[in-house]
Amino acid sequence: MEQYGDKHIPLYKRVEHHILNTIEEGHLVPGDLIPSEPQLAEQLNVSQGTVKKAIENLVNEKRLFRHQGKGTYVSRIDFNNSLFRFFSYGDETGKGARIRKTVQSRELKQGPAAICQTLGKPADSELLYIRRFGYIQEEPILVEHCWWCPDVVPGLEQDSVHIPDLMYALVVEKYGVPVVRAEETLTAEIADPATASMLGIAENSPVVVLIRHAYTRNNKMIEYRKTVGRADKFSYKTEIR
Amino acid sequence: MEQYGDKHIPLYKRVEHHILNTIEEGHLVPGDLIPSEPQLAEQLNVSQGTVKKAIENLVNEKRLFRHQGKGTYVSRIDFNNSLFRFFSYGDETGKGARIRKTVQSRELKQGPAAICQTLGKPADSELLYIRRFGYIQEEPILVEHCWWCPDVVPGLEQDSVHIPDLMYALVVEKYGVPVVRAEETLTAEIADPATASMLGIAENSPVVVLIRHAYTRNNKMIEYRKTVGRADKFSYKTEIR
DNA sequence: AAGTGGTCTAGACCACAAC
DNA sequence: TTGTGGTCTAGACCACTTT
Repeated sequence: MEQYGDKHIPLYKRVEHHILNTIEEGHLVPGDLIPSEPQLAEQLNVSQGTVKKAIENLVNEKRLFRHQGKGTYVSRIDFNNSLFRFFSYGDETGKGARIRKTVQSRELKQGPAAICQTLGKPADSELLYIRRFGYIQEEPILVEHCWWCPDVVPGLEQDSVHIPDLMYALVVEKYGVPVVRAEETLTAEIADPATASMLGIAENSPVVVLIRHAYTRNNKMIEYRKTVGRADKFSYKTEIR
Repeated sequence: MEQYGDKHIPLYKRVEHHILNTIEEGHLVPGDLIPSEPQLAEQLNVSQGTVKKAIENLVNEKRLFRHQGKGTYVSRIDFNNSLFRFFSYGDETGKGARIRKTVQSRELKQGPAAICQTLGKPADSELLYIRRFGYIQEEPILVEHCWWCPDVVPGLEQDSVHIPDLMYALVVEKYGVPVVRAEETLTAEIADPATASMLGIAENSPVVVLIRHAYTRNNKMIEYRKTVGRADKFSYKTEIR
C-alpha cells in the first residue's frame, strides 16, 4: 500500500483511492460487488479495521452501499436526489408525486452550437433530440428537452424503441452505457409562448428551469437536458443546522 | 449506559442520543466544549472507540465539530448551507458573491394572521417587521421581509440598535437567543409591482422566493422571513451520484 | 458451515494545542 | 509535560445470507 506515494496521507484515504481507482478503471461497474474486507486487507497489506473505515467513508459519500451477509456494492446513481423530486402538487411537505412521461418528439437534427460544444462535439453536429411531457395525474407539469450524442445511442431515434420514464435504465441496458454522475442547475424564467401553451398556463407565468448534464465513465458527457416546469407546482425544501 | 432502554439499539447510537440530549437540555450551547472521549467513555462505561464512533457520526451530521488538540464543540448553525448562497452574478460556477444588506424599514405592527399563527401567536398579534434590501456590488438583488416575535427581541425596533448583515449574531449576543435550526422553502413567482420597482426590474419578471422559518431551542420558532430575489441572479447547482 | 458485514473492545503510537 | 483528537492494529463476538 506504499504505491500511492508515502506523503502524509492516511492509510485509509489511500485505500479509498485504491477502491475508487479500480472502479474508475472500468474493472467494476455500478451494481458490482467489490472484494470483501478481509480480501482487501490482505491484498493491500493493511488491517481489516482500516479497510472498514475506508469503505464506511465511501458509503457515507454514497459511492458504495453494503448489505450485511452479502457484500459491498458499487452504487448506482440515485436520481432521488434530483431537484425533480421537488415538483409536487401544491406545496405539500416535500413529498414528490410520481411524474409520468410521454414522448412528444424524437429526431436526429442539427443541435444548437452551444449544446454541441457542451457535449464535446463540433458546432452544428447532428444530435438526437427527444422531447417529453411530464404529468402528475393527468395534468401536464413539465416539458423536457433532451439532446444526446447519437453515436452513443444509435437507433434510439426509431419509434420502435420504447422509452421508459427512467430513460437511463434503457441506455445502460441496451447500449451498456451507465450514467454515473450528473450535474443540475436550477433557475427561474418566464414561460415563452410555446412552453406556456404546452403546459396550459398563461404566458408570462413563472417557470422553473432545470439544466442537467449527464456523464458516463471517463467524465464523458452524453446528454444535455433542459426541463421546464410550472413554478406553482414546484417547491424545494431544506433544513439548515 | 443501560438507561436508554436495552432494545437492539447499538451502543454508539445510545451514546449519540446521550450527547444530543445533554445539548438539548440546555446544559450545552453552540460553541461549547463537550467532554473528552476518555471522560465520556468512563462516564458512560463504554470503550473510547465507541465514543469515538458516536462523535464521528455527529460530526458527519454537522452537529459537532472537532479540533485536534483542543476538543469537540457543539456546532454553530451554518448559514453557508442557505439557499441564499446561490444568489450570484450571472451564472457563475456556484460561487456566491457577497450580499450586503441595508435596513429599509423597522416597526412594530400587526402581523398577517398566517404569519402570527406560524410563530405560535394569536392572529393579529403585534410583531416586529424589518425590511431589508440586499445588494451585490451596488445593484439591488433581493428584498427581505422579516417578522420577529417582539417579546424575544425587545427594543430591536429602535433605530439606535444597529442591525448587522448577519442578524442572528446580534440576536444571540444581545438577547442570548441562539438560532439553532432553520427551514427554507424555495419557489418562483412573478414580481408584483412594488417588488419590481424595489428591485429595478420590469413587472412580470420572474423572482425567486425563499421562505425561512428560524428556530431557537425547544423547537420555538422566532422568525418568519420571506426573501424575494431577482431570478436572473439566481442559480442553484447540485451534483448527483 | 462458511462467508459477509456490524458492533465493541483494548491498546499503541502520532500530531496538535495549551500550560 | 499533559491532554486532546487522529490513525492503525488485532481480535472477539454477533447478525444476516448463501451453500
